Amino acid sequence: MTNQNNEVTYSIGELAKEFDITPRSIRFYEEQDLLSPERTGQTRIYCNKDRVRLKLILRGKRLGFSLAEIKNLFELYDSNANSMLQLEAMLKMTEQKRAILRQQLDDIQMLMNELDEVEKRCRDELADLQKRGC
Amino acid sequence: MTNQNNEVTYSIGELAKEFDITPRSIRFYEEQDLLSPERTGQTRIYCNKDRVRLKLILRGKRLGFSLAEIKNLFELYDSNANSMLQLEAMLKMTEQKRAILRQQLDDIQMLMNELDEVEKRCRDELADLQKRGC
DNA sequence: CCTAACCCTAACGTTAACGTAAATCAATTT
DNA sequence: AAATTGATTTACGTTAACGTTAGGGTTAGG
Repeated sequence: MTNQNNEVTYSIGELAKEFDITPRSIRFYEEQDLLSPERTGQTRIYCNKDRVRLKLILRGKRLGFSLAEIKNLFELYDSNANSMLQLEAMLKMTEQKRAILRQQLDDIQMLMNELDEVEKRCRDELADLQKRGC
Repeated sequence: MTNQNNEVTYSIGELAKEFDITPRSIRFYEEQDLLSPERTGQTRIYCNKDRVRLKLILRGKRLGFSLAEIKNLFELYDSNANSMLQLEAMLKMTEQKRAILRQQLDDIQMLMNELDEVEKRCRDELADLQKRGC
């Protein structure tokens, strides 16, 4: 659908289906101040910006961030920090998050290696089974 | 400490301190069948293999895996699968985990990009503040 | 007019992963 | 001998992130 400004909009059900989650989850994210869609009457109307936000929420979740941390990132992103103190706090925050992501990159690399091993052992045994006739 | 085979061993407290978690957590992982240390009397004695396992558990956690999934990975790793069906199931599992890790790599890349943006905006404003005398 | 398919709020229930407290035991230290 | 330190079990408490149920409103189709 489109709203009065000819922008694309979504119902809660559409977004739920698109991202394979329940409407309950989306409402919950709103309750936690991660979303704030428009309304027509009681009904929530999500614009594209809301949809992007939701995508970011789910991305954060896949990386093991809590909703509180994700909210934190949003506030960081939205904030019009103007004092030097605020700006420096923000830089500190981004660096912290970056450190977590780097750690995760390491973790992924090591887990991938272990999966390689498991897989190799597995293929070897399969080949062995084939050779001995099966 | 070392055990009768001259292998290095650890108390629960030592491991807890090393990995910056509580003994309670370590006992909980055991309760969930993720660890199975030896005992002398009542006291748990962890060998190096246990320590490695613990490291793997924490790595999995940092990547957002549940303890159940981690246990799953362990069983996969330990399993002496011998039937073709089992081996193929294992390959399927590793591929699934791999897909998750790839997804996370993507997620990390995108989040990093967004952090770059935030940081850039932040530095620009800081420079601006400097320029206008402060 | 009815019902099906949406939407809503409110509120209680659930699960994972521990935290925390109580009571006890064993080995050191003072 | 008394106290500290670190281990144990048992069991109830807690938080996050929803699930689920109950009750109700509104629009499109038959």
